Amino acid sequence: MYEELKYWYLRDHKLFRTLSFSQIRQLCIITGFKKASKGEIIYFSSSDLPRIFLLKKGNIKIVAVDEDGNETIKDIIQKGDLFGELTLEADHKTNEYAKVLSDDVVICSFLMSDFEDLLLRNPTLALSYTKFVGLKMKRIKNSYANLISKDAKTRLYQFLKDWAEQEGVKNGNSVTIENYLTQNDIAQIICTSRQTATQLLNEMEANNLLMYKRKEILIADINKL
Amino acid sequence: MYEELKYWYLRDHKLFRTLSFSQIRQLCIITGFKKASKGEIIYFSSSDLPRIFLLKKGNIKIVAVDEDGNETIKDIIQKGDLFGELTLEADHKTNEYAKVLSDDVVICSFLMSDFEDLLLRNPTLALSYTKFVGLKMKRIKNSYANLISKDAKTRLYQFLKDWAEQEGVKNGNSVTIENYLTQNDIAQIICTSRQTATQLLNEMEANNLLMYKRKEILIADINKL
DNA sequence: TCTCAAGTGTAACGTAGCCGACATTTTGTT
DNA sequence: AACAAAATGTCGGCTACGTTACACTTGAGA
Repeated sequence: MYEELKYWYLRDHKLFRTLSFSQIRQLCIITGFKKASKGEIIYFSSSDLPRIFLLKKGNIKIVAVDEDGNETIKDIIQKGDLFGELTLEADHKTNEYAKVLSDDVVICSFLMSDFEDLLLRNPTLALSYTKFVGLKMKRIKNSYANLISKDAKTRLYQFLKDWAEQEGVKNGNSVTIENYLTQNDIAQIICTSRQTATQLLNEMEANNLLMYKRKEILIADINKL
Repeated sequence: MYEELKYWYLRDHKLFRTLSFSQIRQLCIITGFKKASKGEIIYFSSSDLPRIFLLKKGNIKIVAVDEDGNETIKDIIQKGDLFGELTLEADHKTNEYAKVLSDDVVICSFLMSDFEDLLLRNPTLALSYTKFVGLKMKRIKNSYANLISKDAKTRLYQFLKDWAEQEGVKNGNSVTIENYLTQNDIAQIICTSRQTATQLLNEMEANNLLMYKRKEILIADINKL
């Protein structure tokens, strides 16, 4: 891959806007790239050095497996998102992997230690990064708060609203979302059983609130959710 | 309050160990202090400039009130913890207050903007702070993960284990915890009703797993939880 | 010492939503 | 076109837990 392309891959992330060309080059030198396609599973091999990843294209989900073998969706990563050990603290206990949801993805990565060096030499970047992590924390807190105190229906509504806001294409009050999730995925995200999710989605469809299709979701009126 | 005391108040927090005397002095100049006693409610007045707080003594709980007037315990802050807008991002939407749980508390605070300046001039501190926030995020994630996927009993067990680990006084396998929470508080933390919490605690007492008293909790064998 | 509010104990009842057990539809693969 | 695998649809029983309701206990303040 051309150095220049690598440069732009980082450059257009808002976090790195403040960096000079040479600083990004330094990151680029140690950058790894990976392409993968739908269904593929990517392990953050713990044997490898800890890395921070940047999803350039597509969507992936982070799945955690607990001691009983239960799979939980930890996070849905979208184009442009950073993921991995954002806390800058390696953690070998958790057993996590990423699964590709969209047709194909491009992931680039850099070593945590190199990133740390960069932060040390760049206080402004360090500050932005801290705020960035903080923002992520706030989002997590909010979504969990929803999960806990509301019932399944409210959680689904909230999830759809959030999703529509983040990725939906508006057309007046109606919104179209590209659907790369299965009903099972959605169920896991809002922490309910697949059956309940199916039921609720059908109920919404019966009430003309939306149209659920495998490839897209059409919300008739986002304000009615 | 003597300048020197202020200095030590910050100095003995692990986050500030790397700072020089003069750097801490700079923080100290803008530091506010507050003492409060049991039951008192402290508002993070949003009219005021955004601050970061450091709890020097005692315990407090952070309570959020939603639009329906429901109160949720957001966090339990213990001696030595930082709290407030750790994300360095002011947020006026949420309606939160702190309630003092222990007999008396000492809180000191500094302005977020001053702290930011300090971070900019201190890359090492910025990095530690980022890791600190990251750690907090990880803890939150874990506790929420527990809340969601496990039943009330497991949640209570986990909560007691965590609490014992953080604050308990070990004596062989038995642990004594100073109990500054009511059963209602505990119920709110583990997200269940007061009645269910009471029932579970009594059940545990019947099984000789612990002794619940208003002032302390005695866990017979921490490994059996 | 008395009083009252806060904290704790206990029971009956209703229900959201999990789970198992299917049938049906859609998609990708040969 | 044919098949298997994945995704979706539907139902009924079961249960953990919230809710309502009330009695008892404790401790702080008058």
